[in-house]
Amino acid sequence: MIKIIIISGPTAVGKTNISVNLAKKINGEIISADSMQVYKGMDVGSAKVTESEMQGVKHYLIDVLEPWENFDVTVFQTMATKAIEEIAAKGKVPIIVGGTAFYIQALLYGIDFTEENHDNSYREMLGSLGEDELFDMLKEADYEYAQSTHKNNKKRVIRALEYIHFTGKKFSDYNKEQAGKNAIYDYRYFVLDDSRELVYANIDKRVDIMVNSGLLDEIKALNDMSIPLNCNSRQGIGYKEMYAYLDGKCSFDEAVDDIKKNTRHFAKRQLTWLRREDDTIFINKTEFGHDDNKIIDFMISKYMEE
RNA sequence: GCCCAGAUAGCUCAGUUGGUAGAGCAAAGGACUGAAAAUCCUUGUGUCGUUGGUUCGAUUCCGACUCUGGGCA
Repeated sequence: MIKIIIISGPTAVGKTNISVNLAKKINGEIISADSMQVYKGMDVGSAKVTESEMQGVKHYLIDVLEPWENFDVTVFQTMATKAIEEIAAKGKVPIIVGGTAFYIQALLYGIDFTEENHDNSYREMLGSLGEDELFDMLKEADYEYAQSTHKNNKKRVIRALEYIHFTGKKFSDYNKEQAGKNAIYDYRYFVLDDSRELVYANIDKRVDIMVNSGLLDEIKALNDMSIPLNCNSRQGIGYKEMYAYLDGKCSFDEAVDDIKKNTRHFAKRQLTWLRREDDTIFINKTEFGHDDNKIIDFMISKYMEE
């Protein structure tokens, strides 16, 4: 079983510096688990690792897609799996780094997404229906799943109906099947965290830096590409708010405040997810005196164990 | 100095025909298995500016004071 390291945590907690320096010390290479940093031309807003920050450490899944191309868990899973094998074959340590915990979970447990063929027309048809109607359909088709999800969560309801439509199986059964899987890698799953006030302060600071580093110019360039409205790249925080500003829906200052607010909400959701993940090793930076070297040494000691 | 308006949750404000109060936002917690930086659910918080008076009872009515806006000098 391939041994890997995972480093996650809320946005702006400081994953980049630690991961690069860890990679240098243990001869590792980094695979980004980030739904926005895959896109070319989205550098400032996604707080993408810069060439100099990489310090020569090879990074996978950064700058590999155009903003109008589709990226989702399945694409991530395929690409990341391949990257892990490639790195391991070189005798190096694969280090998964990123804040998209859903992707990490799919990769780590080898969640099976392959049993249906993609056909967006059914999903689009469902999208035109109302919540009540969709929920009634779901109760009819899979009562158990309907019990565990909320009527207003339209995306989840549609996904369940889509699955049932293409496979003829219940979504709740599929979920149970996947949830019972064991990890397919030998892993050390580190979650970087810090006091909430510090994480939020870092977010505010980082957004101000983005604004001063040409965020608006980056958005304008993307805007000129006329990326279709339904592309995933358009829903990134920092981008959707700026698109709203360019459309005259709010002032520039309001857009910036929205970016900060939405990023804070996002960080909170990331933590909610990571807290319930199995076998994670939480590292509170305050407890380590914000000393990255101490944290890296701790990670290495955990990695070497047994 | 005078006149007017306001002072209620962290913020913006609503409200109580006198029986100690709520919305939105923020905040906190949670869900999630092919959109995930997406999507969705749940939950607090108050010396109702200070001080007298009327009253069984005042955040609510009356007076004074303080502060904040706006206007007149």
